[in-house]
Amino acid sequence: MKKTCETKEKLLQVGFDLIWDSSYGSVSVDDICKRAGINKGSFYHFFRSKADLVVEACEEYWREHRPEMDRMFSPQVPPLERIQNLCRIIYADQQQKAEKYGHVCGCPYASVGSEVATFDEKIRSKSEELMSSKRKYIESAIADAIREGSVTVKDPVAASYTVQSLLMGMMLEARVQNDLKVLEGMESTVMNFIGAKTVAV
Amino acid sequence: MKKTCETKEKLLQVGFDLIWDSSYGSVSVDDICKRAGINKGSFYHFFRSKADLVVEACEEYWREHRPEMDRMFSPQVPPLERIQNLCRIIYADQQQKAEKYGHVCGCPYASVGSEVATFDEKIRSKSEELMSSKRKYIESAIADAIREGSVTVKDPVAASYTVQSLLMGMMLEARVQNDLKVLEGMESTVMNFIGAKTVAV
DNA sequence: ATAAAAGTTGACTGGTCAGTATAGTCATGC
DNA sequence: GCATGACTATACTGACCAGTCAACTTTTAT
Repeated sequence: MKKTCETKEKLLQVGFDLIWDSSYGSVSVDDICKRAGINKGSFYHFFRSKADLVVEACEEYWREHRPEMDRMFSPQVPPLERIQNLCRIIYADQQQKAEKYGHVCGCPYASVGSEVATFDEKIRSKSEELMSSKRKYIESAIADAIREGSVTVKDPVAASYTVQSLLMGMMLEARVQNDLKVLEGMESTVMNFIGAKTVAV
Repeated sequence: MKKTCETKEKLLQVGFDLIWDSSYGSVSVDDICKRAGINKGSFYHFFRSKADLVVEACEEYWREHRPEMDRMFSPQVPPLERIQNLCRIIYADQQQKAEKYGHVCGCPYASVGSEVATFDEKIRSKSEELMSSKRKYIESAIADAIREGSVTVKDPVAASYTVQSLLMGMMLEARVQNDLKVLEGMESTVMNFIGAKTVAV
């Protein structure tokens, strides 16, 4: 018998990956179990429903990625560099995902959140919450950039919402076009939008 | 017996509406037929598959909305006004949809396109095609704005891609947050992004 | 008038869906 | 050694899925 966490975490990881790669509606609990090499009974031992798995899987994914975000957005790092690094890591992640699955996959929270937004409130609100968590990093970086005068934009909250929409929109377009090229201009587009005065290379 | 077009068009319209409101995966052919008051056999008389209906429904929706876009983006209209009007009509459409269905629904092509992008090539490419059609209006308006000097942006193609991503991203966020407020700043955000010098009111 | 074509009907198929039932296995504590 | 509770295995349920089929009705062309 494997340890509790191994089985559960395998389900979380496999479920998240499969749904990110295709969609919530097209991935069945059986698909997840088969791919994870775990029986259905175990699935329903750990999760009350497919939707519950998705909520937990999103939380788990965020938990794993938060340290990286915290490091990237450390006050130690110049604010504009934080945003540049975010753009670069988004591109690298998308590239890696695309190589692994043969498709550009876009933002997992946004894809599944948008898909089920109008009929699964638990997933919708989790998706909203995590997207908002990401936005706060951008907001604080822009606020710091404003204080050091390296940016022309005035309102960090409004600007962070716009930058977030821009990133989400570009990832959406990249997924629909199945083309990473869409994301190539991301860094300079964002920098240009916030009116970055000095762009470190 | 109803005329051919009535039954088929009813299926196209009902199918498009239902899927826009929820998702491709969560709406069944039976749902569409039941809502349209039409038998399943008739569905498969007109469409070879559910995916085929979606492709045709997107084309039909675009066909219906093209005249409005052509009017809005007429060379008769000052270029910045064209873009303003686009933002306003997007907001009005989203508001109307939200009132009718009780949810913010976002962009139909983007929602369904993103959902099935990685496993239904016909829908993905149609979605890409129609999003690209919309983008061309923006591109030509920005190009005209550049020529009349009412805008600081330099490259109409690049700018149109960014504006499109911004609009798509905002509609995605509005759908996930189920909140029209997200869309309120759309017009000024876009105007600000392209560096509009004179903003007509 | 008639026959072909176009459209309609609803029952049907076989498979898959989310979720359940139940019996069994294992680690641990006493 | 045995009781307990966490975990696993597998068969199962009933609903629903996309899609089929053949009989039927209406329109249209001749």
